[in-house]
Amino acid sequence: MQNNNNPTRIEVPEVVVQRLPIYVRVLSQLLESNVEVISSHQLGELLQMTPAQIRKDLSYFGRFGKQGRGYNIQFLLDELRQILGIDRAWKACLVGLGRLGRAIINYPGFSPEGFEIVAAFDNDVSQYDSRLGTITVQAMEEIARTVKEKNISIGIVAVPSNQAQSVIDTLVDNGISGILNYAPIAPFAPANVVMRNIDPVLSLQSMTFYMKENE
Amino acid sequence: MQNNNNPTRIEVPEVVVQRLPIYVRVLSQLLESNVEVISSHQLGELLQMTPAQIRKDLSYFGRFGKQGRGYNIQFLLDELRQILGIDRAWKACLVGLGRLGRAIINYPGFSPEGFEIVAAFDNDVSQYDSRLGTITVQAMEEIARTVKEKNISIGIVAVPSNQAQSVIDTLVDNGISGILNYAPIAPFAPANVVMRNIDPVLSLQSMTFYMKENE
DNA sequence: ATACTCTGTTAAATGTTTGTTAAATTACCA
DNA sequence: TGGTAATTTAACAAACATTTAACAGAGTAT
Repeated sequence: MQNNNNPTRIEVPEVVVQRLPIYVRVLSQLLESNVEVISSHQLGELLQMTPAQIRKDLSYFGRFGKQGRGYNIQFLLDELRQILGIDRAWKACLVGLGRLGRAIINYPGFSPEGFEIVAAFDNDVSQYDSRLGTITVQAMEEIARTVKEKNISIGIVAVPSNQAQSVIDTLVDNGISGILNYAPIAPFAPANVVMRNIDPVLSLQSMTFYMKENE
Repeated sequence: MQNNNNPTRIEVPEVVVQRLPIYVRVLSQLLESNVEVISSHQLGELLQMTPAQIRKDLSYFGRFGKQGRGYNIQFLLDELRQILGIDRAWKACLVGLGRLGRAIINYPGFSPEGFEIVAAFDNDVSQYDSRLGTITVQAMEEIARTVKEKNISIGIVAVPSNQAQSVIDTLVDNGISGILNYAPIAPFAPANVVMRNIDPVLSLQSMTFYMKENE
């Protein structure tokens, strides 16, 4: 289904987009277990959601299932990966190499999914000669040059809160189009830049709302 | 507004609960900057949301503002903290002390917000004698005893994916009522346990959906 | 006093999930 | 092999939830 360039296309709800990666993950696992076909009912059972929702979500993008049979997992996976744009590799840079930054750069979960950290930046000179795998830590001043040179489209921000917004601004100014922000702030970015926040404290704080009620 | 123990109370939408910690964070910052009063309009500007939504969100819990003036920040903060249950301290334990787990236990952002990690567990014996700040790493087998002994209510899961569900089950069996899961899985827990997932890969994967459209 | 500001609330608009049905596919049995 | 029952999707409709808009009335400032 062509979803671009069509002025009358139906806007896909953001919640739906956020669920697609979850489908991808579960379907991948199923495929590894040599399951070939799955129904929306079975998938719903696995993910604790209604079959209707799964079918509705998928129907925004096309017709992937066969009546009386279900969804071919390999086919659906390929389609979803293409829809999400994760059928290709994405280059990212990391800003901030404190404890958090180093944990991020060593996290083995990104590259198997096609997200490769190809550059790292820090203000602290003592980090510069650190070699983390294949990449070398560079000074912040080199963000502009490196981002363009290496054609990096994603920025991962792991600097202290007080520096985060200015780092984000720099990344945006240099043409980054997606930011994964780990700093506990309410960041600002123009609408054409996609922002995602990783913030365990916010998660805990909304968690306790429900825990207090149970006590 | 008494929101507990009332069978006919209006259910607060989950999205609203998740926004409250964001309000708390911004209001705290404002307070530090010696701002005393703020209007829904100003707050909306800061958070990139409509004033109507802020007023609606707050109105689920009571009447905190003054017409013609706005919200007294200190007062609203106190109220929101109480509503969220973050006006007290919460005890957490960490399971898994690989790179991620060690980054979590060293993260300085939890305790100022009242979340204290008071125990840590790992399978790997070589971790046992590690002293991380004031706490000692214990064997997994001690989860049951320690959780009860120390009256821990939150579990933070940072073990490899293949162990995550069984760790979650253990925590649940021992009366944990909230879980912050860092493993990239679709975890299962009974409805009376609150689950929050931290999963940067899922965030990136829903990010690229919008990035690919821009190219 | 009067004009202005801003909340809380209600109503309307929009967005999301669920239920239902027809049509397609498969499996089974005679 | 042909017919029939059981599955299961896709599409539509209905129910439900959330967001936005509008406005009356309370509070503020001059």
